[in-house]
Amino acid sequence: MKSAKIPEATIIRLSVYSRYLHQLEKNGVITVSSGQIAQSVNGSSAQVRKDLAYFGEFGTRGVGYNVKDLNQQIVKILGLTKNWNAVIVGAGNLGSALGQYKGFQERGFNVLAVFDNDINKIGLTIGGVPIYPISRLADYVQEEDVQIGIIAVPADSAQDTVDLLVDSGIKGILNFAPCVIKTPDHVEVRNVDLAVNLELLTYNMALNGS
Amino acid sequence: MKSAKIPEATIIRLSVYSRYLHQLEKNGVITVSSGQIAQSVNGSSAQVRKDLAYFGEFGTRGVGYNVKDLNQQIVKILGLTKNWNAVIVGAGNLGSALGQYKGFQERGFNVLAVFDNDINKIGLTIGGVPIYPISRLADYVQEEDVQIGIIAVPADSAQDTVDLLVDSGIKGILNFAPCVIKTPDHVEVRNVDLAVNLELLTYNMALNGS
DNA sequence: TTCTATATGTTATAATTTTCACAAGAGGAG
DNA sequence: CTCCTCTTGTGAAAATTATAACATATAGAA
Repeated sequence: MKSAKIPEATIIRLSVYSRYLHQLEKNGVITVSSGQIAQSVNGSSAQVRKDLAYFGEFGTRGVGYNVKDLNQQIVKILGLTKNWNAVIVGAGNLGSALGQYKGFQERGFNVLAVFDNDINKIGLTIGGVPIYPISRLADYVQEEDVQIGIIAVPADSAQDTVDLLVDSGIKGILNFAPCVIKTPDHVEVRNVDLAVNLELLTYNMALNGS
Repeated sequence: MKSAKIPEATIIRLSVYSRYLHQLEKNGVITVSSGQIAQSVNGSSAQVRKDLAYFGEFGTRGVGYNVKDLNQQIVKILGLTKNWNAVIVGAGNLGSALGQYKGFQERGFNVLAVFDNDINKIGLTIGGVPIYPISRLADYVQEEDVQIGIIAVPADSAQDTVDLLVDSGIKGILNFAPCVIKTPDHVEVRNVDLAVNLELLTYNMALNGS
């Protein structure tokens, strides 16, 4: 692994490239050029090549990239060759939707369980994923080697949930709660903030004179 | 409105600042410093001041910012003083979760309706929001002055849905489908890609040696 | 073999964004 | 009034990221 610091935007784009390549692969396409990839993701060919160049040389000059090989490389870069175990905390609307979301499984993420403190929900399943009580969370994370916690609880209990996950030895957190959470440096966090996204949208819309 | 080009990252941070200020306001706090804001969002005080400086001078030297005033200013910057009407397309798990999500209403977004093509769902409601057939979408958008469309359909029908919304005169799209969509320049788009977020997380986790 | 067309990898340049450092304004104490 | 402390606003420097341009490698045709 070449260890310069890679822009986050590059990683995001790689993930999108990968999805496109996956689709090409299903359609039996063998070779693709940086220009084609760029077109499919509304980017520039130079940027596609630059993004890939951070990690090595994957193409053949004059020819392009082998779809399957390139996708394998990107999948490896993104850390998707190993299987990731995840749990969702919070079995409300959002937690339920995430529990049933097919996209995670497709990319190699195993959602093993959902945790909630509502007694009425314990024992039920969400799209086949069992709901357990929060009290079992810490033990479960350790026993089942869960690396990723997905926070789908209200903002005011998010930090407590995070602390619980961190103490259990979780390595990464995907936070859907609309708040900033604090974690130690060795725990990676990624925030998905629905309201923020809508507000960024309206800011741009207001600019464009709607 | 001062019209230099503002970084997207700045707008995102403003949105987060706003939420923090809203909370302070509820707690009766009158004044706040850039340092305090920075601490609450894991940023630097210089960045907070710089972000605000794009839009004007909102503070008092030696004192700080008036919580209520500053929040009002940010809300205005983000275009939240006007009321935004939105519809959700897709009444599956994600669409249902979004329909019931309280956070939108709190920030001034009205989710008026959900649209789906499943006959069995038409006429039902999601947290009080009615479900209508897709065939009514175009007329509804025009009649009710809907500016924002939220895409919660599968990837393979996302572009068709987008085209329909664009033709109906929608101004902004929040896309949850895991794909890149194409729109004319006058329509703003914001993608919320769950898989991409997870993959960015695992990339960073792999770096940190999990 | 040589020539042409094509598309990569890379270096140089430009643009953007963040960080730093400090001058300047505000308010309170003496 | 003057001094001292506090915190903003800002201009310059540093760091980061994107764009553009081109030299290099490949495949195929003649």
